[in-house]
Formats: sequence, structure tokens, C-alpha cells
Amino acid sequence: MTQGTAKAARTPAVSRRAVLDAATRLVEAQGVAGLSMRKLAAELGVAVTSIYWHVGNREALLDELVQEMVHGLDALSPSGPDPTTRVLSLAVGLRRVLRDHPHLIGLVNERGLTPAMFLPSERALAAEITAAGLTGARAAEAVRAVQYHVIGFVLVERHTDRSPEQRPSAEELWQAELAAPPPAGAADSALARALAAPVDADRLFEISTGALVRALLAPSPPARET
Amino acid sequence: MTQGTAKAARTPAVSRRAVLDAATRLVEAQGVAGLSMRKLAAELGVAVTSIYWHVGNREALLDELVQEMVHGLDALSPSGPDPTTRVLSLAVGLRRVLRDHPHLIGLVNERGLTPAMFLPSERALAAEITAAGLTGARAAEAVRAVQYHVIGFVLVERHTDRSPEQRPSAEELWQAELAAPPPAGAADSALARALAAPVDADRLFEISTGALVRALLAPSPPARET
DNA sequence: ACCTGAACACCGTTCAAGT
DNA sequence: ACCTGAACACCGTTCAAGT
Repeated sequence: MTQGTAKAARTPAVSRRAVLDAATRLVEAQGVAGLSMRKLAAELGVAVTSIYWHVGNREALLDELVQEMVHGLDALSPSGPDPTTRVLSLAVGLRRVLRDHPHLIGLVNERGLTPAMFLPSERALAAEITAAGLTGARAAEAVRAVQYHVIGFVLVERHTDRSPEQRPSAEELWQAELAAPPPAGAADSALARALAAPVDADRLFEISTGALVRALLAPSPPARET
Repeated sequence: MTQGTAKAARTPAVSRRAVLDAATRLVEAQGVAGLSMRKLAAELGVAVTSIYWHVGNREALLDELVQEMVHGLDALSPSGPDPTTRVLSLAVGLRRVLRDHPHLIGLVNERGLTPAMFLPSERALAAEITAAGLTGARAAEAVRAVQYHVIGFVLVERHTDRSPEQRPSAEELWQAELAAPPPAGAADSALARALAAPVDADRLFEISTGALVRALLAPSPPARET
């Protein structure tokens, strides 16, 4: 919106496109905090103030980046014979998309685009959950339960991914648990050993999402209703 | 660790304690990003460099704050007659603690204290899930599934809490959906209306966590196992 | 022991000025 | 139309110097 259409006189040093591309590279490499106007200018071999001419300011730049990222997302299409596995396939797909764009959730949310971004997956979930026989408020709760579960899972994953080495680690803590005399009501040692092992996120996602979806789609109502 | 024990000559302008208290206030009011050494100094009526004498640097200050917050957390104690409701009560308690300290998860994670922080709740969950009859790897998966679900839910809630007004809102989007001609496989209009209403987070948490826990504790195995 | 100002290397942003 | 340097108000941090 900053530029009009005009026949360029001398070839410009940078273009709006070049700024956006460099910014995308910076964000993907160092995260949102790593995107600084001065770094950007340095990378493009231009004065800081040139950046401002092309994109306005940092906030507007991020707005544009988010816009492009969201539009570049592939649509989710369910697969499988029955509603349960189709809902699960949507959950798996949503998790994959969110994991592939780790900075997206935060950026989108800061810019107020969360509902718009999640509408397609919400619609797909609604269709499958309707096909499973749920209707009205009950179906809406199921849609949102799955959404929250998947998004939340990815947020937890992201937290553990980009964190430094945790000390003491879960392994160390649960091995100490095994060595200590067990108090009343303590967990069995096989459980402690299992908790000392690192998390298999794929498997955990499969198990927890599977359990949730099966319970939500089961004929018995999850909450008392008329 | 910066100070020794010595009889103070003139009453100090600030104390380590005063710095920590002011920092806590700043973080709770403006978030972690709002904590700047210079603001802190200004608030205490002292030169910036005094802060450094007392607490080392910004990183060390945050370390200390997190330490205090984690130690100030109340232990979770389950309540209810059967294992399912006891696990649910733990989930509710964990959610409450995390919601009461919105900055804590991020701070703890950056400092590598996540396993240490969640060990108590993990232990409590393990005990109740063992009481429900699960053992070994199966029980560990249930523990982690509940943990991830609750933490993830709170992270999603936090996202939506501290976000600006979202535009277009979910209400607007789903009302447009209602107005448009329904394509094949579309959700029913009662569902669309329900999705146009704002989220009742407490109810959604109750429903989704209830469904998850019931499914995890059910006798039929959630995944094929020998 | 405790506090200070000066200095350095970073930010985002605005502005007047160049071509 | 496009780019520039200077300037301002912010950061965190170090250092030598004060009392």
C-alpha cells in the first residue's frame, strides 16, 4: 500500500518483496524476537530507514508476513472409513500444520486472526462430528474440545522443543523416586521406570487424542443434558 | 550470594529483597517483557547499576523470581470417592494453579525447571491412576496424556485471554456461515449457532478432561498391546 | 559494602534532506 | 520514487570511581 504504480527510474536497491523474504528467513531462523529492522537492513545492504519506506514499520511487516503464512496453509481433508478415524485424521493434520509453522500460532494470535485461521479446520471438524451423529451444542463442544486439545498439545510440544536442557531431568527425578523408600499410595516401579523414559510425542498424541475423540463421539452423553 | 554477612554502616538505599519485590510487581503487572532494569531502578529511586550489585543481572533476577514462585506453589491434593473423579480433581487443581500464575510456565521452561515443577502433580496423578488399576507403560501414558491435556488447555486459554479483539470474530464468521447456502456435508444450523457463541472455558475444560480421563481409565485398552 | 555516572552496543522510529 | 544520516528514546551490561 506504500507504493503506487510507476515506471521505475533507476533500479531500486531493494523491493518490498525482498524485504518480506529476508524477514521470513530471519523469523524462521531466529524466531520473532530475532527479527530486527537493523539486522534486516544490514542483510539487504541498505540503510535501516529504507526498510521503513517499503513496509511502514515492524508491526506492519509482521502483519504482512502472517497474512502470507496463513494463505500458504494447505487445507485439511479428512480420510478414513468411519467418523472417528476421520476426526482423528483431521487432528493429525492440524498438528502437522501447526508444528510445521512454529511461530505462526503466536503471530496470528497477536494480530487477532486466530478465529479466521482456525475456521477451516473448525468447519472440517464440525462436518465429521455431525456425520458421527452429534448435533447442536453437544457437537459444538466436541469440535472445540478437539481443537483445544490439538492446539494445546502442540503448544506444549513447542515449549519442550525449544527449551534448554532441563535439570534435573524427568529421568533423574523418577530414578531418584525409584531409589527412595516408597511412601503409602506410591506408584509401582514399572510406572516409575516408564515415566523416567523420554516422551514419545507422536505416540502420546495418538493415544490421548484417540481416547478423547472416542469418548466424545460415544453414544453416552459426556454431560447431563435434557 | 552476592552479599556477605556484615554490620551495615549506613542504611542501604535498597536491599536484594526490595529489588525482588519490585521485580515481582513489575512482572505481574506488565509481564516478563515489561521487566526492565532501568524501570526497576527508577521505581526504587536508585541508579541502574545498583540493581546489578544486588542481583547480578536480569537473567539471575528472573532465576530468583522463578525459584520463589515455584516454592510458593501449594501442593495438589486429590478429592472424590472414585479414581476418575480424583484424577479430575487433580486436573482442575493443576489448571487453577497454572491460571493463577500466567507467566510461570514460560519462565520455568526457559530456566529448565519444567520437570521439577511438574513432578508433584505427576506423582499425584500417578498414584491415582495406579489406584484406578493401570500399571507400567499404560499408566505412564495416561499420566502424561492428562498432563499434556491440562497444560495445553491452559496455554490455549492464556493465548485467548491476552490477545487483542479478534477480527473477524468466531461469532461473525459462523454467522456468515449461517447466512450462506450450505454446501454438501455442512454442519447443521444449531451447531453453527453454538459455534457462534463465545466459549465457556470452564465447561469446555470439564467436558474434555472428563471425556479424556474416562476413556483413559476405561477397562478396554486405548491401543493394541500384548 | 554499597552506590554512582559514563560508556558501549544494541533496539524501533521519525524527520529533513538528498537524488 | 527511493534512499540516506542524524537524532531521539529506549534497552542490558561493564567498568572505574566514589564513599
